[in-house]
Amino acid sequence: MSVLPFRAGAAAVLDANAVALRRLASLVPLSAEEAKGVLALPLACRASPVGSELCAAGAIAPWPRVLVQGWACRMRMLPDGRRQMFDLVLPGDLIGSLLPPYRPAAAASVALTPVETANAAPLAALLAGPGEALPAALAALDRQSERLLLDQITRLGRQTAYERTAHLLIEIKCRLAAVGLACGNAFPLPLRQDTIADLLGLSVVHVNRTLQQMRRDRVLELRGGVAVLLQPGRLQAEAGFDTPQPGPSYGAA
Amino acid sequence: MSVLPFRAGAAAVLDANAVALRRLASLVPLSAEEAKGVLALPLACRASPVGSELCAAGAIAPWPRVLVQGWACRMRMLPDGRRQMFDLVLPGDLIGSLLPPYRPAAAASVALTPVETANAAPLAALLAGPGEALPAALAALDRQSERLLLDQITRLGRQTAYERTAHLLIEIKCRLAAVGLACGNAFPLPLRQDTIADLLGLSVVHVNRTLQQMRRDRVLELRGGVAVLLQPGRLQAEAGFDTPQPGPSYGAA
DNA sequence: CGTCTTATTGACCATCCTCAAGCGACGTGG
DNA sequence: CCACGTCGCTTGAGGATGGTCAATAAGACG
Repeated sequence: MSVLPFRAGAAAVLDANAVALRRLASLVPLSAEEAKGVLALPLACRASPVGSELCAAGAIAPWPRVLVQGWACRMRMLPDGRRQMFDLVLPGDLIGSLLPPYRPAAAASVALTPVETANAAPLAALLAGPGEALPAALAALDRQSERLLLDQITRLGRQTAYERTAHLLIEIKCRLAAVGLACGNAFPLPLRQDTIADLLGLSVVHVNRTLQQMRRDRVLELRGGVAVLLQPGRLQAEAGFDTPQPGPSYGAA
Repeated sequence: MSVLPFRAGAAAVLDANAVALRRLASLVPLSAEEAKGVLALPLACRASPVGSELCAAGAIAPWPRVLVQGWACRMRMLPDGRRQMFDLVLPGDLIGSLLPPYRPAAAASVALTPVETANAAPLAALLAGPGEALPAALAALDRQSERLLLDQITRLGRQTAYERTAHLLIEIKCRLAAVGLACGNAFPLPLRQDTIADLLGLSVVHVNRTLQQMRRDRVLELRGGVAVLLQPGRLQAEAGFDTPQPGPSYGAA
């Protein structure tokens, strides 16, 4: 449990079809037919360096793309230089909606590591084919991305630094596990501390101190771009990580 | 400018068709044909009291609804009783998506005042008719609601209490103005301070102090459920309220 | 080895929270 | 008609969380 099962830079490598398939199948079970269809798609990959803008805010992408490798995020700059990240884009996630109407992007998508993206248009074509699991998976994808935004709001609005950090780490673990990029409780975490700060609405210094505290608490091991959650249950409890509760009565005057 | 142009409880009353039409037309100009279609829809209204849950988290609404009168919000409770509100639902806004797939609600929708909602299914039927402005308006509605979530994240993550409050007030003014419920810089604000606190991720006490500060700064008048922005330009500048900027290079290792 | 970037730490300070009490408006029952 | 309770707003005092500034360590890389 304390041996890091990844070597930095030696992360698993999946091709575009495998990533897309895993992502979709993690939401809705696909028929063998549909799975084969996804694996047969001609997905053309393109590499982009760290820091490149995969999609500008307000831009309408010519076609939808899937992130195949590397990490990205959606973010916004404030006029005075403050930065806020809205969510992470992990392998298997879409950049832009798969189907028309193609809406202008509400935020810029930026590569946090070197990334590879594939044109997802062939996947859209597959939706017209037989089987209903694929459309359902697409709908679930949309739904999950909204849920992640709401989770982010909850973190920023009502959680302490420690809780926010724990919640984010668990979220990342779960999302990576869904596409087979986590190994038990260990997973790659190629983020700088200042990036985590911009995600969590904290300062770099405080992120650093929070991570130190987690190490002292023996709930987290973090070295060389690889994170290991040592006591996932405890961390999950502290993060209040669970499904949203139905809201009780709540009024105003 | 300092005379309150509303009397509390005497807010403008619009019927369901007028609200729906104004909301849609505020996003995309509708043809006379389409406008007439919207006004002719048979929209059945239903009243719900303060605090009632218009839509439970995880529930799939049997049909889509439009908020016709009153205010609501989407919110979540944390296991320990902390509360976070995600966004406001104002007259003309949808509760649930208009078109299939009907996804389970990502958060509970709760009435903040007595509300009236109308079954929006007839509106969906209208989409199949002639004219293309209506579908475009619906897409814009979706897009705007995502933008509001991102604005909320930015407020919570990177703005001070004063900035958050200013930003929220301006957002509300703009949204109400779009459906004709604001009068210049004056608009109804039927929210308790603890509700504003749960929206902005602050404590009630601090919301109170922030509002006091705004009054002292002569940028806000707030009495009897009516708000007046006295220096909208100044407030807007302080809130950093503007369209998202394209994000510059941003990396990680 | 020198340089650049990223992580870490200390010291000090600001923002915001919590607790607690007081106030004013309103509605209710004696 | 007035005492009383309730609800929402307001204010003070003290404290905790997290921010800023600045210096140092630790890697990564040519």
